Amino acid sequence: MKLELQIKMNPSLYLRDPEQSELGKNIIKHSIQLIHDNGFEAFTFKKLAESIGTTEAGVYRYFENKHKLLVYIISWYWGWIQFQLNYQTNNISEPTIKLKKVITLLSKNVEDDITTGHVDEAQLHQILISEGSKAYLTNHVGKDNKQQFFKPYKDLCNAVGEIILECNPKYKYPHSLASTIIEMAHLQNFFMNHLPSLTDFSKSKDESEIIKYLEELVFNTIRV
Amino acid sequence: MKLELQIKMNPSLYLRDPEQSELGKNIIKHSIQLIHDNGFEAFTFKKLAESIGTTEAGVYRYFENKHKLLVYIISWYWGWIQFQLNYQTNNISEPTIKLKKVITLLSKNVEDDITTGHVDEAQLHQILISEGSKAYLTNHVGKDNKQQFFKPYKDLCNAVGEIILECNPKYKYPHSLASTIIEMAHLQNFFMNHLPSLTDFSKSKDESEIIKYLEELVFNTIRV
DNA sequence: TTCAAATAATAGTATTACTATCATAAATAA
DNA sequence: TTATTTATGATAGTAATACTATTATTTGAA
Repeated sequence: MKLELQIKMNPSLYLRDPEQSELGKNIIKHSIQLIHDNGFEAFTFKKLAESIGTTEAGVYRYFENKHKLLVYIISWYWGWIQFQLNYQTNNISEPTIKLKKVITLLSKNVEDDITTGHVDEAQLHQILISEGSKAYLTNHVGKDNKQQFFKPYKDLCNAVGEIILECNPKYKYPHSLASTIIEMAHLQNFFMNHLPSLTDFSKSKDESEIIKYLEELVFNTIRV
Repeated sequence: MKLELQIKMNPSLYLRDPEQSELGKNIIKHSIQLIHDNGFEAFTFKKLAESIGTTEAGVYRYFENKHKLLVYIISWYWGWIQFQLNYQTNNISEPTIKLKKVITLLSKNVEDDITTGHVDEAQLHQILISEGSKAYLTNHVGKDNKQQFFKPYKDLCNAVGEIILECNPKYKYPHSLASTIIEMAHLQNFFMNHLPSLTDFSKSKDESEIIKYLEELVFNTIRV
């Protein structure tokens, strides 16, 4: 028996569940590939359809528009990260060790996880770095939020906030610090690779430097 | 004699200098208004032209495309912030006071500055919060960077990094911390207003809470 | 075997992101 | 002053994007 990790997705994100058919899985797979290779702006349903070998109309039966598709794959990623977090911090009692695990999990470039057939997590991680914030930096963020599009992200942020409070129950900004860690793990990675003078990691191009920076930032501010 | 603040812009950003004509100034003014009101995605040169009372072709004579126009107004903003920083920290010898001023300058909602006729800085600040990162989160960030499109942002980041080093010459990540401050001043503001559960400021909707959070973060990590 | 659901094939529309052309008005130089 | 450059206005046109609609064909479950 083959174990497959299934991540439960918000049904408002799709018209037809892409997990339930070959075409659907191909849509996810090729979307990740294309967005990774050319960026979200250059990504169109027409190109996607061509890459899969179906028609534009075929894609539109699964997703209303490309923004919802982006939110879908991003939500999937956060769900997957949440699973990794639970898995990796399970049985660890020392909260500071947990928090370090979290920082590493969020900062480190990911390897493809074979338990999820049609999703390449390494590419997805790169997409999150470059396109992640475009999920919510829109004019319709309020509407999207009401439909719970950002729940996986918020859940993760809450989970990280909980760990921060375990480290220091008196710390006043656990959620803001959690969202800072999550966002900066990605943004400092982007800067390191594309605008290195905005960081102090220029030479190494190594995520371990980002991890050190974030650990120092976090543990000094919560004072443990 | 009326004093007018002029910010020197990178000529690669435009085809014709918008500061040199009424139409040009109107393009800047109405762009800020429209992007502020409807977001960058919904912003088109056609709508802009209609709002000004000119034609699409008229706008294209000034800017090659809407991305360059966005980078233009964002660069203008960073230039203006740099001026404000120099002005406000001039004659302050104590670096920690300087750094606090910087955090406040970046976090606080801005008032319109009357010395710049056609630019509404308050709206521009809001644009930076929602659209700022879209200037560089593109597939062509490398090309844009080579053309120095992000120089004002980098200069600011350097200046903030310098102040951080004045506070603690041994601190290892002045640039990363500077870019973290700049980005988080905006992002925590966005979260506070649109995704409040990602922050700890939900009730107040007051930037002074963000300032406190950032000050604690920064001064604990540089240990002064 | 039949019937519903999914998909493929094709067409069509409104909008976007441009480029090109030509006429006219305003500024400037000879 | 006239001649000439330069900016703007008016209009057209194109390729691509972001969809919607229709019909035919295939697949698969009862």
